[in-house]
Amino acid sequence: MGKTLLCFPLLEARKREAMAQFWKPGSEKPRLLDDEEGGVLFYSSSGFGYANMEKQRQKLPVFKYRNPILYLVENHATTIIVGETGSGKTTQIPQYLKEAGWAEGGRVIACTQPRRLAVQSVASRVAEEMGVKLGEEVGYTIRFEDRTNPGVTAIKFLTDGVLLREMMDDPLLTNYSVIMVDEAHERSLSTDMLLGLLKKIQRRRHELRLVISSATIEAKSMSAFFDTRKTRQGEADEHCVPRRQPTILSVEGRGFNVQIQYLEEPVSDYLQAAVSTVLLIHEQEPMGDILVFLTGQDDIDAAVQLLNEDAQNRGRQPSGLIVLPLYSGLSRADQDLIFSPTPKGKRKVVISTNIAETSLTLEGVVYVVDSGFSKQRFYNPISDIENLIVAPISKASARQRAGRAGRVRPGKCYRLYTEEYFVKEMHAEGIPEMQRSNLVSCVIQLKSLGIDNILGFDWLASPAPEAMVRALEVLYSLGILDEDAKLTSPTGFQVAEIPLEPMISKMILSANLLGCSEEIITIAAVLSVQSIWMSARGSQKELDETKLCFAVAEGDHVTYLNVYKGFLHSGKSSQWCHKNFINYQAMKKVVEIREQLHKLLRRLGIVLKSCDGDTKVLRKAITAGFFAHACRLEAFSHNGMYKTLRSSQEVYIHPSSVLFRVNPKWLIYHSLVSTDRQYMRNVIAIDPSWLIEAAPHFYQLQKPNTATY
DNA sequence: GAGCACTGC
Repeated sequence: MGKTLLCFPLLEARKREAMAQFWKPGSEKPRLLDDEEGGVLFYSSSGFGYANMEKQRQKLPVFKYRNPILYLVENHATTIIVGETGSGKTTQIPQYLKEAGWAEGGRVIACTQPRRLAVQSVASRVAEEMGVKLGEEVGYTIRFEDRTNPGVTAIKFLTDGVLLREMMDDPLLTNYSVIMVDEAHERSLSTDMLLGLLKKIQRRRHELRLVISSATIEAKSMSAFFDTRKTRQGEADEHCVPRRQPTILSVEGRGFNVQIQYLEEPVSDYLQAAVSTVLLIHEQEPMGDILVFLTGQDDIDAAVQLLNEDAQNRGRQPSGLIVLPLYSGLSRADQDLIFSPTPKGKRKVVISTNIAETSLTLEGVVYVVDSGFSKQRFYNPISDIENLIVAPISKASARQRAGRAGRVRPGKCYRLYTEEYFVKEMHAEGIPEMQRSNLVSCVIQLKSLGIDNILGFDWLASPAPEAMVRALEVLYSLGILDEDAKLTSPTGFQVAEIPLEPMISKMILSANLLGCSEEIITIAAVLSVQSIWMSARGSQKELDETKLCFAVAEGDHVTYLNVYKGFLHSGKSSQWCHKNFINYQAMKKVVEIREQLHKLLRRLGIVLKSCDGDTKVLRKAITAGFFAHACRLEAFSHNGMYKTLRSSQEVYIHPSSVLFRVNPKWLIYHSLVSTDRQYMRNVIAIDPSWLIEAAPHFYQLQKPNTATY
């Protein structure tokens, strides 16, 4: 790879003037970061261009491009944009591309975002800037909401997950002339899958242009990944545009400078260090809000308490601090407190999880305190268990966190670790989600797109072979894949169509055969949201008592049916939810998912049928999907210890379950939560004979009433 | 008798 190239040594003033003229967002300057061929971005009296030094510059048609991005996109199959926050890349580039004619002839410019909220807000911003009605020329699609007008929409924003789903109907994405993937550096599961598939599509569709937007740190690996010159060598169209070697363009942002402060000595207790740092900032620094990054609810609640105690100890003198916690488990109303303006003379301190790193943006933050840790999910393919572990963040995350201090004016970031640690020990990038997740959903999606050799798939980062093998095993045992690891018909193909965990999808299909699909899709929807109970630490007793009104002896799944019935009966009332310690937002989502499933099943030719309160068939349907999650109460166990049938893992019923302390002999759980113990969340009592009925290939009868693996 | 970083279809 070549060195970083900058603009021609032009007079600074002329350069700035030119930038201002041709680069709409005003203060930002495009700058070519790297190019192996020695191309440079240059300026002439008629505009910016891009040229190859080796060739005669005059012969290149650079002068017709008034914007370097257009030149790059037209002439490269893949353009990688490295843009700082506030550079306008997300909103400007789609508009440039449309102006340049990339959306003509019924073609559409697709722009993906990893999050629904981002899709909505970017789409409405662009529609506003272009002076058009949202949903017409500029539209968006997210789950449960499609605001596009086919034939009219020229720029379409969507989540990367939706684009993946669209590929199931149109594997080459023929509607789109340009696909822009934003925030690719976050390396989410769906982004990684999408990038691998897009590279494959490019091989078939030479006219397709990709624009990948990423943080600087990932640009080189992205570029190397999309560099297809080697694989295409010797082919007849070698001389044709576009070039298969990606180009990288860096766009400077409008963020303010953030001064970084390190600790001189490492600390052992980052919680205490965070609290002291907040107090220090408050004493010594000018006004401006503080954002503190900690790892989870426990840490955050503890820090909030320490800061409030400190304020009380000061006695009469008011501390002037408004301390607010922030994590996704908070109710909507509590989360919204964060956005209330800070009263004059006060200083807001928001103590947050990673949610404030990417998902929520707080205006007015001038100081960031970074603990250097976050909770991360790790998957162990051997035990098939996902764990949440407090782990050090990457340099990329640390930069992202620091950047949150420079949105309104120059800020400061206090890192609760040493500079030496940052430079020498901190990893440049985090581990991609692909390498720390359960892969069943991923495998099934690729299979449905006709990717048979999944281990040989062109990954940006290859997943662990053990995880892949485990996923294939699970899908085989569910009857979703056959011996040749191909999707079975119809089960496999139907499961791939249903946008839920494959085990839940299998449960739904089995319910169809057992005649209880009406009830099962409600259960499926509830299992697909976080938790329908309100997290009420202070009023735990009341919550438990209320829960008893809905609870049934069969277990949590059947209990959820009662909650759902009550919710419908109340007219989907938020007051009813509040009164019953039920999360209103979660219930709304349950209703949406249920509706989506209803529609989808109709498309698959499945008619909903009710079992009219026969919970036995209901539990049999659950068993058909989750037979691998069966466990048995240990004989003579006094503390409610269970062992899983598959691997004799020690597990316990989670205290939030309605079967806690009931301890039926045989159970099926939906998922495990690992802390000091493995807790089973969402459990249901079963009869062991159902296991053999549902999965004779998985369980064999050893002696009466005892199944064994 | 105790605990859930964050997304997404």
